[in-house]
Amino acid sequence: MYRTNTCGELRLADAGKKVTLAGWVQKARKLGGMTFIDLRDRYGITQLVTEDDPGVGREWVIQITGEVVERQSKNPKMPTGDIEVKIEKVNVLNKAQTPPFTIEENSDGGEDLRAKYRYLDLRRAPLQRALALRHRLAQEIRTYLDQQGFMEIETPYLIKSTPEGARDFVVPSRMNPGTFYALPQSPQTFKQLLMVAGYDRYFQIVRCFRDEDLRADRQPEFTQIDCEMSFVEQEDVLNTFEGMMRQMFKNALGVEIANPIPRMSWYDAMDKYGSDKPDIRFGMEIHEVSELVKGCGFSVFDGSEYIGAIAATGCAEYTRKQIDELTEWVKRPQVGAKGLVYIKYNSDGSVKSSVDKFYTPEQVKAVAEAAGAKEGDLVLIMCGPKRKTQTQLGVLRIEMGNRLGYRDPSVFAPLWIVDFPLLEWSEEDQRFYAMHHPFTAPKPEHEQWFYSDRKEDLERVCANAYDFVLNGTELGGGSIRIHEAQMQSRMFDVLGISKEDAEYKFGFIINAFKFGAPPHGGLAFGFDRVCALFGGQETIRDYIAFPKNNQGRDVMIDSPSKIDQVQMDELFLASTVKE
RNA sequence: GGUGCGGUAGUUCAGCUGGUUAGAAUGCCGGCCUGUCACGCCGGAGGUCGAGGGUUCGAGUCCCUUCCGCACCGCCA
Repeated sequence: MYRTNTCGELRLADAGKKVTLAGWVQKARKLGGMTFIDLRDRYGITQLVTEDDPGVGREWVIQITGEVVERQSKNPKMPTGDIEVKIEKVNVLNKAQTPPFTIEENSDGGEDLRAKYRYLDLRRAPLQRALALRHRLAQEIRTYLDQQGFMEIETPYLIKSTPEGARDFVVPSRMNPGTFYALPQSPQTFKQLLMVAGYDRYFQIVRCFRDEDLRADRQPEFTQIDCEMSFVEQEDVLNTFEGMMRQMFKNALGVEIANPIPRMSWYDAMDKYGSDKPDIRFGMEIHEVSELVKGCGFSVFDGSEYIGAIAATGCAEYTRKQIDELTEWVKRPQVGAKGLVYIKYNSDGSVKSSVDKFYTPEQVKAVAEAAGAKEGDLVLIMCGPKRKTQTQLGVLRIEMGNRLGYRDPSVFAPLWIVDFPLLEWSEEDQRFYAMHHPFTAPKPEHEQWFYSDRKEDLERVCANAYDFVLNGTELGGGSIRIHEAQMQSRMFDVLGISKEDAEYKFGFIINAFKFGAPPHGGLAFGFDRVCALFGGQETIRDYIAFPKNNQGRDVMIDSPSKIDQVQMDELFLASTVKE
C-alpha cells in the first residue's frame, strides 16, 4: 500500500496514528537541526518534520511513514495546520528536475511557459479546483437529465461537411480517395434524426469542432451539453433546462438563482442593452432620446437616425480628462463610434454638457432625466444608425459597468432571450441568412409571413428560438425545429439554397422528415463557458485540461504538425505550402 | 485578414533622449540556523537582450523584415 491517507485529510484527532503518505515535495524548509517539508497531492498539503535532512528537492515524489503529532506552532491558514507528520522513513519514489515555474496558488510562470508544461500547471490548486468544478457540473447535468428521462447517446465525429455556418475541420479519407469527412460543429442533424427515430429525450456532453479564430472564451474544440426533446413546445424546453441550471447552481455552488428566470425579447434586449446577451446584474439601460434632441440645430444629432443615452451612476464628477479618455475609448476601431456627447447632472441639480450652446438647461435636464439619470450621474450620448449605435452604447455600458464595479463574478443573473428574428438580410450578399440555423421553425403565429414573398414580411418573422444568457455571456441556445419536409424546403427556398444544393447537403434529413418526424426542439449549452462562469472567470482555458493557444496550437505536444510524405501519399494529399 | 500590447538571467520584470562591466526580485547551488510555513542571514553561479538585416564611432534602446505570446475586431449559421 502506497499510502494510508491523502495529504489533505489528517486533523488533530488523528494525532498519535502511524501513517504513510505519498505525494510531491512542495517545499523544504531547512532550519539547521530540523527540516520541514510540505508534501502535496490533489487533496491538500501536509507538513512533515524531521531532524535528518532527507535531501529532497521540489517536486520530487516521495513516500514517507511517520507519526501524526500535534504541532508546537500551528498554522490556522491550512486545513491540516494543527498537525504534522514526524518522519520515520523516507522513500524517494522519483526525483524531479526543478520545475521551470513555481507550482503554487499564484505561479510565477507566464502563460506560454505554463502551456508548454501544462502537466505541471495542472498540479496547481487553481487548475485542480477548476477541473473539479467541471467534473461536478458534468455529474449534476447527467444526474438531472437522467432523472428527467433523457438518454445519453453518442453521435459520430466523422461526418459530412455542411458549409453553412462555421468553417469545418476536415479529415481526408484514405479508403475513398479525394473525399473528406468533416468534424461536427455540433451534432445538430443527428439529434434531430434521433427524434425521428423516437428517442424523445436525448442528451450528450459532446466535443464539437469549429475551424475559426480563437478567443479567451473560444477554442477550436469545445464541449457542448447537447439536448433535444420530442413532443414539446418552447415552454417545455425552457422549463426543463431552467430546472437543470437551478440544480447546477444549487448543488455545485450553493446558489439560488432567480425563479423563474426572467425572459426578454430580442428586440427589448437590443433596445435596452444594445446586446443580444445583456448583463442584467446592473441597470444603466439605454434610452432613446431622439425626439428630445432633434431639430434644435445640432447638426450631428439632426442628421442621425437614432440618438441614445446611458446614465453612468455617480460619474458627474468626471474630469475633462476622464471624459476625453472615454471619448477616445469609444472611438477605437473595436467600438467604432464617431464621438461621445456628455451631460453632467451635478449633485446640486445643475447641468453641464458638451452641447450647451444648442440647448437650454431645461432641455438638457430633460434629456438627462429621459436617460434615467439622477443628480450626480453622468449621461453619455451616442448617435448614428439605430442598431449600430445601440450596440456601441451596449459596449460602453459594459465598460462603465466594469469601471463602476457592477460586474461582480459572484453574482449570477440568468436570463432567457426569446423572440429572435428568424432571418437576417445581408445587404452584401442580397439574400437572407438564418439567424440561428436553417432548421429553426418560425413562431406558429408568424407562419403566414414566412410564406409571403415580401421582404418586409420575412424580416418580421420571429423564430421559435431562445438563448440562455448569464452575466452578459451567451451560455446556450436552441429552438423548436422544423419537422415538416414542406416547411423545410420553404426555408431552403427563402435562404436561396437550391433544391440540388439542399439535397446534396441535407438530403438525409429532408428524407428522414418524410417518414414521420415528431414535433421537436432542443438546445445546447457551451459547457466550457458554463464552467468558467460558474468559477467566476472569463477565460475558458483553465477549465479545459489541455487547451489550445491563440493560434490553435498545443505547444506542449506541438500540434498541429507536419506529416511525412508516406502519409500524404496514402491520403492523396499534395502540399502547396512553400518550404 | 486587421488593431493594440509584449518578447532582456531558470522565472517574473526594470533598463530614461543610443554611451563604462545589462540590473532587481525570485528560483537554483554552497554555508549558518531546532518551530518554520512567502522562514531568516551570508556567499556564489547564472544573459545569443526572440531571430535576421540596416542606420551609427557606438544599438537591449532607433529603422526595416520576420517569428512567437496575449487581448480585441473581422470571423464564430
